[in-house]
Amino acid sequence: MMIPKLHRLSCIKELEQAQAFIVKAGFYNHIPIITKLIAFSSLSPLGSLPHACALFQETSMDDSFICNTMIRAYSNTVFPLKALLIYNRMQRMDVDSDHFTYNFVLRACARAIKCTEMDDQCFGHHIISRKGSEIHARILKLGFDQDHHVQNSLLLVYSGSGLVGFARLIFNEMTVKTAVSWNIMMSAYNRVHDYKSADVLLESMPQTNAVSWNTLLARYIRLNNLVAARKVFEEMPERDVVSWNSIISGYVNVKDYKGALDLFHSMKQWNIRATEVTFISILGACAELGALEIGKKIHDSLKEKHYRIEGYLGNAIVDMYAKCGELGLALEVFNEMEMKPVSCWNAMIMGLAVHGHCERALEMFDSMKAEDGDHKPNRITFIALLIACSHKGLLAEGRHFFSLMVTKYKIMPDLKHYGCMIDLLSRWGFLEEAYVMIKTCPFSSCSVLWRTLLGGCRLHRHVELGEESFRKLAELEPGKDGDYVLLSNIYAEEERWDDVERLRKEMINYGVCKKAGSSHNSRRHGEEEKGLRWTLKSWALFSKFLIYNFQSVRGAQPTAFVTNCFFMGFSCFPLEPNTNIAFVCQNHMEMNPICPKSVKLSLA
DNA sequence: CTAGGGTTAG
Repeated sequence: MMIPKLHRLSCIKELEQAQAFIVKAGFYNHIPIITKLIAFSSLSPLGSLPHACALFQETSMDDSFICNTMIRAYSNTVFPLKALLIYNRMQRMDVDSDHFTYNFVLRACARAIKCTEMDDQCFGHHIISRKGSEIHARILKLGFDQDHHVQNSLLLVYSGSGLVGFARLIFNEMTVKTAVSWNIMMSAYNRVHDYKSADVLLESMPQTNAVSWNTLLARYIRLNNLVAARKVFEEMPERDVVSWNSIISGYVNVKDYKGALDLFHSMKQWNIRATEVTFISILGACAELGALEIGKKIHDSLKEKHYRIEGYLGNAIVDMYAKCGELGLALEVFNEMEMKPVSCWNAMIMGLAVHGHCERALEMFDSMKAEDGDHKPNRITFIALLIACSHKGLLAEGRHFFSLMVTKYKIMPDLKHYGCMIDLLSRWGFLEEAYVMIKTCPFSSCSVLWRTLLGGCRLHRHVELGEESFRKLAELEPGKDGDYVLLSNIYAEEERWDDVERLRKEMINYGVCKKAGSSHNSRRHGEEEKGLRWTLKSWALFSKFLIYNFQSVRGAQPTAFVTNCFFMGFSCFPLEPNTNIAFVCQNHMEMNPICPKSVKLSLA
């Protein structure tokens, strides 16, 4: 019989075969063997953490080496808290801990802090920081504080908590400072924006390596300063995958998705092998561009390489499919994921919501609650749910979710939540209620809310509230072309032509320029429209578009349409040459498949 | 065994 070589497994299937063999041969209680199985399943990108977890639970869970392996595995996932749970169990069960344990558990803390930061949970952030200090105390008690790996991890935790002072104290007292220590210390200063100290450190380092330069690169990327980042990237003495990943994520951050894809291609030419992180960034770019083909190709190649589609990676794929409108494929990947982070549920709910499957989005929320585990809904979950309600006019459900998030989940609604709520109310005709809500909420001076209400007033022909919202907008953020158009539409529908004319004159007097465009184009195609100018062709397209629109909005009042033309016609011509209408028109006319969320013109 | 790069928002 073939004896499987545990150190040379190439996928989870082979692992299962090996495992069957081991059981059959009666070695299932053999600690070194089971350790190898767990190590492979949990640490290899081809393994499966849930599988490791199942194996782990079948042991007596009292072996330090195995516990360490599990902690290490979890410390690098979307569920770093699970590592802390295993650590707590170890303490409870009196399992011996060693310097490895502390190294890994501290790294889990550092990551957990990072995760809570992403989620804006200052509460959780605080608690985990305290857990870090608790572990530190234990380290001192047991005398592991002289181990330089443990010291480095302590630096990580304190730098994550923003306690640079503490980090520096540990750093100063370290007898062995490796390049790792210097780099962590430097990124700690970067994190609290103390760039001077970071630079001093970089200058005085005994030797720099790729990581040092990557740390500097990450600083500029976090500041969205792509020019400086690019300069560092080009001039750094050594470059590795992480440098590439950083610069790619920089392009994604500033929404230059094409730039990111170009870099991804030139990376191949330099013979740099893409990593999971590369794919995550690139999949994000595909999602925003609606570039389904590229995204699918990446997914296929990952499957071919037997990558485990979990955590961040699974999330990115689900989100890519959902944004591209391939909800079936998204669901398929989603269902195959064994450990779903909240973000993944959110991506799925959001995908269903924006593509009109609102009831299914709400059902998803129910199954999210039903599934045992620790995925609690967060602020984004509720944004997604409210969007779903808004699309279908589910008033009662919307109100229910809005109060549920406060009472049950203790999430304070932010501007976005109010935005969704106002959208829901005013879109479905509850204008007075929306008005009261804006007036009484903490964001009553935010123009977006008033603009949403104004849109609702136009839809439901409510002149008084429309005028009131417009007055508010003129006060808060004067000179917005779209606001004039909306109010003028309201007047036009009531055939109040004098008011329309008055508004148009006012607009010209204030020098407000009508910028036609979609709700997405400026964000989505930041670079692309720059080269486009107003040519005869674009005007031709534009007028074709107007006619097309006129014909397609059969139910709408022609008067409103006529006013739009009127507005556009008079105030569009003197626009600067770089306007993006041409691009929008082309997009709309050709129903460009690259654009998943359909481009809506404000005049439609 | 270590640092640097990564997710969701009308």
